[in-house]
Amino acid sequence: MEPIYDQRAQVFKALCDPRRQKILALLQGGEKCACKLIEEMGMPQSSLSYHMKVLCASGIVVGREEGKWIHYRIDPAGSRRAVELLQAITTSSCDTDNNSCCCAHL
Amino acid sequence: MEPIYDQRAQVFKALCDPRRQKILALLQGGEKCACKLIEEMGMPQSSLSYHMKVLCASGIVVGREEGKWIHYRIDPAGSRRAVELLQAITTSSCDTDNNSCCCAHL
DNA sequence: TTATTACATCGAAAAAAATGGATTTGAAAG
DNA sequence: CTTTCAAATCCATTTTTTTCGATGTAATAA
Repeated sequence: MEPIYDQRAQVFKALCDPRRQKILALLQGGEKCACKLIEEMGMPQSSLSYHMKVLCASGIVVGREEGKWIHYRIDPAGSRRAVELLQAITTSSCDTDNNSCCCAHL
Repeated sequence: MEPIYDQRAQVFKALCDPRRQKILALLQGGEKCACKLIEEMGMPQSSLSYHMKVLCASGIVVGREEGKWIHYRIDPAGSRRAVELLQAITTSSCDTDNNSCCCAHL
């Protein structure tokens, strides 16, 4: 498979799991330390670490190191990029109201 | 896990696989019959059928039956719903410029 | 230094997703 | 009716993802 499709898939990989959806919902309330997320998610530390890695790989979440703590938050720029990507890949050429549609001449 | 997170995850499940990304890219060119997708994807019929089921479950793709053929296309309404959902779940309360942020009083 | 704390990584097992041939369904044609 | 064709479903296997205890790493505290 072409790497472009892997890259796109990686962004949405962050969003296709209910646990990561819940983590995102928790982060909507603002920046949270990993230890706080472990507690609120009720999962072992290694499991949360795994999910945070997937979330960060998508660019939607970023971690801020502060001493031995890491504070995670939703990155508005990453969110915007994901939204724009989703728009770009789910807009059919025939949806536009310009004349770029291949069927416009038929 | 709360069912709301499963529902959200299901939408993005359609987008987290490189094969489905490629199918979406093909559908951006306009409606396509399943047999055409099988040919262009180079995968067995049962595999394509599986991926189309995932894509349709997300609401982003819809199938139109015509005799014994099924024509698949990206549904603009489904696309819009997905984009709006993504926006809603990745916007932190602290990103808004109104006073609804919990930190606004600090 | 050693001890402790917070998190990442490892590694094996479990769970879930994907594959693909075989079969079934359902519609159109003969 | 039977045949044919397109697509869904079944099912066993393979692949990928997720889990979680154990271990490693890096920073702080004593």
